[in-house]
Amino acid sequence: MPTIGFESHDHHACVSDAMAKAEARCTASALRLTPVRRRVLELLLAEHRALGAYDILGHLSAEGLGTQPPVAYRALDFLVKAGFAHRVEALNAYIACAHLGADHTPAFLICRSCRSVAESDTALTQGRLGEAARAAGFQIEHTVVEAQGLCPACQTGDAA
Amino acid sequence: MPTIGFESHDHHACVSDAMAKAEARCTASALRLTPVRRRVLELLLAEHRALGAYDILGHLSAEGLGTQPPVAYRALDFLVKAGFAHRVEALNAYIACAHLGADHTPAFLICRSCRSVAESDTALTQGRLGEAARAAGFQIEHTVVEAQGLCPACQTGDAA
DNA sequence: ATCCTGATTGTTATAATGTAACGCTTGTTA
DNA sequence: TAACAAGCGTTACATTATAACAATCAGGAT
Repeated sequence: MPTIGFESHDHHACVSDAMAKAEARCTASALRLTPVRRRVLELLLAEHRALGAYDILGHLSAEGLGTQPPVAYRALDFLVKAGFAHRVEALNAYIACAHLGADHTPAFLICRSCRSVAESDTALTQGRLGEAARAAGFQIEHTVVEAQGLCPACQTGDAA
Repeated sequence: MPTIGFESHDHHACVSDAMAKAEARCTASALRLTPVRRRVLELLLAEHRALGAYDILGHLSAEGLGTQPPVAYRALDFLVKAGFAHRVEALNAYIACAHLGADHTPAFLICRSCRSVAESDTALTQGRLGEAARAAGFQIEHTVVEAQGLCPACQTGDAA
C-alpha cells in the first residue's frame, strides 16, 4: 500500500476507478449510494485536497442538492463510516480515501501551503505508539496520524 | 521518556514541579507567565484530561480573570507555542505537557470514555511515516499522533 | 522621572464548524 | 397496501474560533 497523493497520475481514471469500487462495495454491502452521497464522493475524489464540510455544502447548494449543513454532514458521515472518505482532524476537513476497498489505518501528509493531502498507511499499533499503549494498558480503537509540512511542489517557490 | 498519564502518582508534586519548570523556562527565555497564562496552565495541570477552550474560559470567568473567548485562546496559544501545553486535534481541546522542558514530538492516548489523555512520544519521522514522507518528497514540520480508545480504568465497567 | 515601544489585555462582533430534533418522503418487505 | 426503516429537508441552535481595535502595562532609553 503505497503513499498516494503527490505523484502525477491519470486523474480521470483514478476518479472513475474509485467510483466504480465504491459502487461495487455498496452493492455488496447493501449500502445506498444516494445522489447526494455519490456527488460528495465525486467532489472529494476530484481533488486530492481536503475539503471542509461547508466547501462541500457550497457545491451541493449550487447544484440544487441541498442547502443546509446536515445535508453535507450526513453524506460525509456516511462516506467516512463506509470507508470511502476520511476526516482530517487537523484541518476539520474531509478527503476521499485513496485506498478504497482496503481496510486500513490511514496516515496523512498534509501540505500547509496547498492543502493537498497524501494518504499513506501506518500499522501504528505495531510500532512505537503500540508499544507505549500496551505498556500503559491502553486499548487502541482508532488512530489519527497527520503530518503537516510542505509537499514537493510547494518546497520550491513557497518555502516560507 | 515514558508514557505519562494513567498511572497513579503524587499529583500535587507533579503540578508544582511542572509550574516550577515553566517559571524557570519563562525566566530563561524572557517569556512572560502572566496571571491568566499561569492560571490556565495550573488548570490544565490540575487535570490529566483535555479541556476545551470554553471549559478554561468558564474557570477564568468564575475567577474574574476574563470573560471573552480571546482571553482563553490567547493564553492557550501562548502555552502551546511555549511548549507548556498541547492541542489535541481530535477533541478540539488542550492538555498540559507532561514532559515539560523537553523538546519532543508528542503522541496521545485518548480515552473516549473519561477523556483522560496520556502523553507518550514517538520519533515518528524516524518510523514508517517518516519513510513514507521521504519517499514522497514530503518535508514534515509537525506531526499529530492521537490514538483513541479505552484507558485501563474504563476498560472495566465501561467497555461499551 | 518621562517617554517610547512592543507585548498584553479588554471588548465587541462575527466567522466557521457541527448537531438536535422533527416531520416528510422513499424504498423495502411482508 | 400497510408497516417499517432509512434517508432527506428544514429550523433552530450549540460549539469552537478569530478579526479588529482601543486601553493598559512592562521595560528600556533619554
